[in-house]
Amino acid sequence: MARYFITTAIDYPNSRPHIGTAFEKIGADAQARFRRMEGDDVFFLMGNDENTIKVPQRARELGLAPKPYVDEMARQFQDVWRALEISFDEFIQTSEVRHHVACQRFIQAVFDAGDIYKSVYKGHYCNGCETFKTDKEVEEAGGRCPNHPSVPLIWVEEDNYFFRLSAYRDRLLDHYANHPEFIQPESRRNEIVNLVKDELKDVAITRKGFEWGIKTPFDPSQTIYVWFDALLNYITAAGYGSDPERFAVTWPADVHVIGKDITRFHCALWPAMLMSAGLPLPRRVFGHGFVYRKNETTGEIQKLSKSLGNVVEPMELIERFSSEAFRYYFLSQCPFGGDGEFSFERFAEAYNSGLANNLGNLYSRILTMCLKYFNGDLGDARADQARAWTKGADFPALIQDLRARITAFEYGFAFQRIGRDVVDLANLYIQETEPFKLAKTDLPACKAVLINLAEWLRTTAILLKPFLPRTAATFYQAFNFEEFQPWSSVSYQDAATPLLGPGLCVTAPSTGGKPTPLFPKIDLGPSSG
RNA sequence: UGCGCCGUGGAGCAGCGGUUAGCUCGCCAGGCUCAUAACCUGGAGGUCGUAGGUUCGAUCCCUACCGGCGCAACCA
Repeated sequence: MARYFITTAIDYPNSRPHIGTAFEKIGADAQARFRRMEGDDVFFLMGNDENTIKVPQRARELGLAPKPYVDEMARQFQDVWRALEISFDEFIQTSEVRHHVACQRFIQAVFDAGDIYKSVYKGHYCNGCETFKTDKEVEEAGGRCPNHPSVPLIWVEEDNYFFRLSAYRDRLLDHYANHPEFIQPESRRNEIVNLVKDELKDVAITRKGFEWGIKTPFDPSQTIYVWFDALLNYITAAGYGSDPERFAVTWPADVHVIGKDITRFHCALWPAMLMSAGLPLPRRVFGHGFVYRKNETTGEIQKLSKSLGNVVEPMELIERFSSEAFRYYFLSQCPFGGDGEFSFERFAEAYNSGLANNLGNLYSRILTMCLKYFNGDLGDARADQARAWTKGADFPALIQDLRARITAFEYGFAFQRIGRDVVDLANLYIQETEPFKLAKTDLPACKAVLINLAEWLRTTAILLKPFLPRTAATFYQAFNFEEFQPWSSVSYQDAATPLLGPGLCVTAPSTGGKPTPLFPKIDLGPSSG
């Protein structure tokens, strides 16, 4: 069984996750679920990035010690991810001992390799932000901090350790050239190649005077700076420095799923760090796009931000609608590699059309007919007669295409194909065969059509499984398909050929003889949202 | 300023050198009644940002311009 190691970026715990953060996790989750269906032994890692300056600060405000604070935040984050049915296998916190130990071992290895040297970090420091400002930022703000114009900037010169990133320029460029798939999507790749070509500088990787964080082993007066530490979560969670055997079979990662803003750290700094430490590089880095908020009244597209007050929290949508609706919207409507936009209006539109009118309605109409005309008992179904609904479409080709789309994180296209070449086909098939008329004139013919539609439910369940796990399971459980093949073992390939058997019958939950509606329509009303 | 992206019927997107420019939503007309006023069929609606250029031929390539946007070292 092939090992498949997939990661998401670790998040800062100082603010609660919003729909943009969730977008990344859902995209990674679909991939993880798909790989499991393909038979891989998947290790899906997520986590929180806790060694930041703001952590002790925020903890103090709440009257907590840093560790209990980050633990509580990690719990809250995981609650959200579980509510979204993100199937992560492990959740690392960078405040964990194993991470600290492994980080120190790693930085020592890089130090021993001669890639770390001491120098002076100079820059404008803002007491308001508690961070350094770049020359450009300061210049544009007229010599002040853009966020705190009234607070004077301080010029700080501090002894820090630097990583010889610039020394890896050629090796990085070689790697990009030899592994075109390393950075995805393509547009991101070009960005990074250009960036590395003309402005790769050494980076400061330690800071002085912080208590919270990981101490630098060769100089305990310094702590390891955020990025160096954060990136290492991918290997420390895989067993680096704590479980060599596990590490050997787990690393390298097959794909790091990250936001487009941090592509450079993952595609330049990170591989250089690994090269220095003599470790293999991840196979792929996928930089997804961002979710923007469309202002319902002005039509403006805005970045999600606390100051604009347009942040939407996943829990709000999950509670108001469902996790499936949430997943459906972001996976089908927002191109994962590019930017997407969110508005309640669009959300409702997509939901009503894709879920209520098509998937949900189809589920209802099929099951209703089965219950109404045959009491849910379709008898002995022959697989070789159950594919008329495809109307001669090339299913193996469709499945090949879907696999390629999913592998490339092109979920929107995958949904389009499923919608057009699978869902629409079933509606059309019903329209053309008119089983509701056959029920009055030719029961065996009617049954044959319904067997086809049952098989459609089975096929669709499989195809939807990576995206909408709950809906897919509901579809599969609408009939006794589990008797022919357990749900946990279905693969995309299984959707290519019908699999039915004797005693086919409806097992779906029903209320008053009618199937329970899956997706009640959303009515936002005249001015809600 | 540097690097990059985008501008296609009312909205959101595909197409990226070659038959009547596709899809989803919305709108209009018809059909069907198994279904969540859903589903099926048909229709209206686009000089593919502007101006040049390359080509037998450009939405797709090149140049300029206009307009919107992203990144520029810790902002998902």
